Amino acid sequence: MKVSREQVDENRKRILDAAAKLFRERGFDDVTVAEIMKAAGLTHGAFYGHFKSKEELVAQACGHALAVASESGNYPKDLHGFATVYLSQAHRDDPGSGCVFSALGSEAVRASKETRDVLTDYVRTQIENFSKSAPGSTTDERRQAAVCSWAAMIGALVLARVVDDPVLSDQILADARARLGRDQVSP
Amino acid sequence: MKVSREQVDENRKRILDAAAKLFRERGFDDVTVAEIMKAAGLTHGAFYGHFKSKEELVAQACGHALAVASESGNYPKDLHGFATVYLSQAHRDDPGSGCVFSALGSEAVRASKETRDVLTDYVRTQIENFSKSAPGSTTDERRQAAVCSWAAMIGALVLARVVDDPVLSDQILADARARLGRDQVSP
DNA sequence: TGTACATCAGTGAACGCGCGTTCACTGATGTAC
DNA sequence: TGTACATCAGTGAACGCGCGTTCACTGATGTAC
Repeated sequence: MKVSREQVDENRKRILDAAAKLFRERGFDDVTVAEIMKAAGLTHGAFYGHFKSKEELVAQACGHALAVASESGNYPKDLHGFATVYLSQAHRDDPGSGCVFSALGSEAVRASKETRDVLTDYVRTQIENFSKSAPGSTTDERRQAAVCSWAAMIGALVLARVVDDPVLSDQILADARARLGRDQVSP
Repeated sequence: MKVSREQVDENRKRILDAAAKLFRERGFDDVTVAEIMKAAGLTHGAFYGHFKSKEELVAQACGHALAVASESGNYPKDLHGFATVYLSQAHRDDPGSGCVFSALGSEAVRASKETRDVLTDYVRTQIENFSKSAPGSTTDERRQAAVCSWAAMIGALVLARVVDDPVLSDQILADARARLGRDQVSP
């Protein structure tokens, strides 16, 4: 049955929310269209009224996840504060509402142009943002520090999640926080 | 038809070689058993004489890829030398024979216990190795530096591969090399 | 404002395809004498 | 060393399942009067 225009917009948002969460939790391929629609409170047939294909949803869900994260205010803007939140056990244990790059990075490499475009724009913005609070006396030095710090966060979270041993996983996070977070010793 | 024992061993090795390469290039899910067997010069039916399931192959192919990389001698043992090779354009453009963590990290998080066990052992070994050449006056400081540097390499390679714009991608690699590689300015 | 009807978002059965996996068969290998 | 036969790695057709996608239908919405 037909639904109101406001309901259409809300349904679309719920599909994107569900997709963004499920994709980050389980990867693009393992999550089915039917599963996403069910999580959004709809049936799978309604999907193609909102999106051209699953591939299009992937691109839009990534954009949605990045936008929500930016607007949430959950992360401090400065590099050290950001790192402290990013490298927390809470973030490691909840990929569904966390960083897209650590949750989906190696899969996104092979995603559509549209998906990679969305991610590329975000990478550019994020490097610029981090460069503002990164250490260094020249623009180049600050950008290098920003890239390295952000890359280290992403890599450390991937390692902490892959690793099977909780002690080692915790240690990886703690080691990364010691150098990148607020509780750091040397810059 | 039956083949000689040496041929069986060689066939198994060829399956592992093909799987290790294809998985890193295209991910665990996108690569089919039939495709791997074809790349190994066999038909898909022979697969289950060598492995119990595709999942078992995933674990063994990861172990194989890591073992081949360790034995190859392509990477210097010290952190700065390693980083210079790791963060090269050649590595970025050839995931099939490159680092398992940057190519498959975010998928491996959801892989079987066997796969994660294999990767966990490697993570432990690699952190120990890098700690030897990492800067710092205490064991903890050296380990923290090792974890951060390795994580930064993995994250930077993922970002460089995800990014759609070749100029930005090259810049990410160069920025990471500037801080982590042999051509570095400050430690 | 109230009524009649065209619109169209959502439903759920159905489709076709490709995947992982199985299995009867083949024929070269390797062993027993 | 040579021969006869049991073994078993590989072949390729077939299976069943689940996926992305389609489509005829439904019925609430929103518009025209």
